[in-house]
Amino acid sequence: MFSPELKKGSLDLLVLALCSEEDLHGYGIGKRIEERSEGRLVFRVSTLYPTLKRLEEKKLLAGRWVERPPERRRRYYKITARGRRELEQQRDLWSHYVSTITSVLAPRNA
Amino acid sequence: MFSPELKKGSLDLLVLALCSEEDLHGYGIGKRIEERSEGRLVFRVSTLYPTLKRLEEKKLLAGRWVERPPERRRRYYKITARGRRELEQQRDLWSHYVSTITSVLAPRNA
DNA sequence: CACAATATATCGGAAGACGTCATATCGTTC
DNA sequence: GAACGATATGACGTCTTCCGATATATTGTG
Repeated sequence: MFSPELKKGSLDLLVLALCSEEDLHGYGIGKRIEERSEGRLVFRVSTLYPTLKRLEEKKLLAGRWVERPPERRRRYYKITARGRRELEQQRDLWSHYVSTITSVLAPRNA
Repeated sequence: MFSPELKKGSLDLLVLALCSEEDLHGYGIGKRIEERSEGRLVFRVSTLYPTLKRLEEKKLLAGRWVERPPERRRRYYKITARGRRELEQQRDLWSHYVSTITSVLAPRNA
């Protein structure tokens, strides 16, 4: 629905926001985004998993394996204190960005 | 101010919108964006010029050289009919995208 | 005469999204 | 029981776009 380019830079924010509500695993995060956007926004697993890895490396998320045989193991992610700070920053940045683009498109004149 | 990733995918929309108001040259477009965003949004010339070339190749913009000796020549860009259609599409896409991200961040619940 | 601003342009690098492939389990359909 | 879709994780290579660096050229200021 939306171009890959437009989507760039928004996934970190979305993942952090979802993981701040509850612990989630990769596949579940993808489904959550799809559900809440009513199918308009979809990120492929080939995008999601590297992103989760990156956020964990940056200590914004903490992952843990959950084994529930004979099911396939899942890796659940929890937001860290640092992740919460980053989330608030990125929320601000996002709304700031949106209002900036808006003001270039339709300048409040004079 | 904003990360390169967040900015990706928005420049086409901005350029088309500005060129739909008046004919502009590359350097001027950069300055316009900077002015209207009050310095918060800046695209480098190494981003702008390839973008203009691309939009012209896609026939969304029509460029023409304006020589005013002894000044450096300028290439002015005018939006095409096709460009206007694309602009309206991208405006819709943008507002749609913003509301989609918003709804994932803060779902209208139940 | 150095420097900032105006003006156009190319090159290579970085980062993120994606398609494809691989692996594995479970439930449904044929 | 074979085929398929959903659930679940992961690697690899490609594409696009933004950016820093570099180059060229003119005008005005200090």
